[in-house]
Amino acid sequence: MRLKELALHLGLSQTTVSRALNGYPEVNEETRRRVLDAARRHGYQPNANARRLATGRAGAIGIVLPTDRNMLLDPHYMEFQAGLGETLLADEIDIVLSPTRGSDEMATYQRMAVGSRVDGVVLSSPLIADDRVRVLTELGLPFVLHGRTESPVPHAWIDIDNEGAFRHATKHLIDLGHRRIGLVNGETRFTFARDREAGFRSALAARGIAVDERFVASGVMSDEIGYRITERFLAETPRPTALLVSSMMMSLGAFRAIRAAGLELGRDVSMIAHDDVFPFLNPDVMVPTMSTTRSSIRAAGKRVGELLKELVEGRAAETIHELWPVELVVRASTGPAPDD
Amino acid sequence: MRLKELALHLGLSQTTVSRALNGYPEVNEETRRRVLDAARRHGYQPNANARRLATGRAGAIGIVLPTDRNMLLDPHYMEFQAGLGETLLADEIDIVLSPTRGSDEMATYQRMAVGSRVDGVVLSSPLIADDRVRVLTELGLPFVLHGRTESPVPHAWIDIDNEGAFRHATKHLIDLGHRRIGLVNGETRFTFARDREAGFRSALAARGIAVDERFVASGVMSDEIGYRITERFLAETPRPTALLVSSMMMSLGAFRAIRAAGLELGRDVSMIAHDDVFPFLNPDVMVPTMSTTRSSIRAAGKRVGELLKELVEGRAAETIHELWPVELVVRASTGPAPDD
DNA sequence: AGCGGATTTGAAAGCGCTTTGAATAGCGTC
DNA sequence: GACGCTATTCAAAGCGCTTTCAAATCCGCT
Repeated sequence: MRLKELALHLGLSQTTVSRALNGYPEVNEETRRRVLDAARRHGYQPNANARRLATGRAGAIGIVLPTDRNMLLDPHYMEFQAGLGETLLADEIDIVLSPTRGSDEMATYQRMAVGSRVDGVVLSSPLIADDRVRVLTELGLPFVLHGRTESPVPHAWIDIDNEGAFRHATKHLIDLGHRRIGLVNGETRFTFARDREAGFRSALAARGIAVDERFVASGVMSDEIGYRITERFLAETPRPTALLVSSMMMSLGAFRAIRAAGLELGRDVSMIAHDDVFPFLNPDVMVPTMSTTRSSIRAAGKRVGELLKELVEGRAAETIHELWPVELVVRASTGPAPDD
Repeated sequence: MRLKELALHLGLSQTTVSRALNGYPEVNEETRRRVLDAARRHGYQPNANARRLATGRAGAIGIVLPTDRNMLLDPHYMEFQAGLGETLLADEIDIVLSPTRGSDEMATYQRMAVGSRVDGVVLSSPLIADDRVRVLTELGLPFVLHGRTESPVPHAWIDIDNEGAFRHATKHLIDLGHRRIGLVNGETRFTFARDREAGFRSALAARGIAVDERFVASGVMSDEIGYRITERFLAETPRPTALLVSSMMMSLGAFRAIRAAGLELGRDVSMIAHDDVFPFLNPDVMVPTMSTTRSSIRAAGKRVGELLKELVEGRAAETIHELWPVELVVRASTGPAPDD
């Protein structure tokens, strides 16, 4: 059923029907009711592409998915997408995915922008120096950065307070008597990892504790790397009595390494992991339950969707800066430092 | 830059330019070269929506993402998407994501179909009785099912041989002397879980071993559930000496439970897990390395993309049935059954 | 009765591309 | 020199919607 047929059927012009359907005020209420009713009865659904062409808006936002940058292929994306959808779906805005091999990434943005396939894009997992901000700004394609990067160009971003989170977590461990604390971090080219390390160091410095560089390591946030780094930490003498871990996935590996070393989590070694809140990785049901710095990545996705919508509708990018606090949830994986 | 301007610039008609760009044969080679050249120099990119409207094809395929059906939010989707992109991107076909709350799922398909937002969709994680096949067929929206379901309606599908995989794995354990084998399965409403259980049972039956129903369990494929089920299995007397596990994520939990019970993986308890090949969960680097039934979900995504393209271009759905064999990779988590 | 203003409705012109049907040019034949 | 082909090119008509601009209708008042 096309708009034309529907109009004919109702004995109205396309104009009026279109207006009635799109909620314009200059339509008689009685008429609008008839139109909406007929539309529903006939299962009328406007042709998305015709509308897009006519309005000049794509009614879609894009996500570029780097299929080779390992780190990005993890579950974070999925949760984020789910959150994004919560906002956008209500407005019939599509999410367009563009899986891309690393080097083509910029070309993909270009294609999206110029071909007006999307009205805006989401940028995830920014590097400390991330060129995408500049490129997208030049392309004139609106975007919201999920995370932060160093760029002279004003742009919209929303991030969690990674530094504060790890500062608090470290402080908490110090308060429990820990002095040798290890950091099992994500790759340091990402801003979030750098910020977490900064929080970690500043908490130690505030208490006058020197950082033992043997206990600072980073890598892909996988079970495997978590295992390897922790294994190495624990082989040192004296070993760290507490660990800060950048992801739940890594914490699983860290936990295995702790057990493999014959140690007990929460007694011999304490651990606080960052939790992005995945439905399949629940710190509350782990044994022992895991202390975490928590911030829902799905909630972030939802908010990014909202902001992106406002941005596309004209809100100035430089007015969009949100820094979300991160909650420290103490559970059973942290305890007082053992006696030396 | 619009087509019109480009044409004007070249002193040609839109018709000719369009044809040159789209590779139609009735264009002078010299002309085509000039056109392509100018297009590149000016960074011409056709307006996707105008083209879609004119051709009547959406140039996009859809994925409906149920944001509440827990199981589906896991990393599987991401890998699958990456694979899908490998095929589709080359043809400038977009992937449209529609995150949806469970009950609206059918409405979402309807919207996609009637509004011609997509030319076809991917159906993932089918239930044993999955109504989507019928609905989509009635809507006339082409689709490829990744997995299988019981439906009288002929349709395109591609699946891995879950039954064969678990039959072989079970057989392998029996050959190693195991007699009490546990099955830690995914939710049984999904076809793949049912098929795996069928393979498990048939292997045992073939050797005249009775299935101990206490050692058959299923649930969401998470670390947590893997832990719980395994914990329960190991509390029985006598306990199982081997486990078949439906996902690597579950196997992490199972492994924790084994250690928690003071047992050693690969000696006291053997384990074979199904591996969908995630970049962040590598059985080769686990300690001990994990025996698996392996089938890359990314490869499947890639193939689904190809098939979907063929389908949209007119290939008959009932000619598309692929059943992929699954490889059994024996590593260190499996060993001979311990003496009772 | 006539007028200004508000309320509703419509005709038609795009949006930027593809595609049909027709026109033009070039060339070998008879 | 006219004819029949083939090779190229083009004008114009859509694709299905939104939106501008104009027209029609209705009311309350003077």
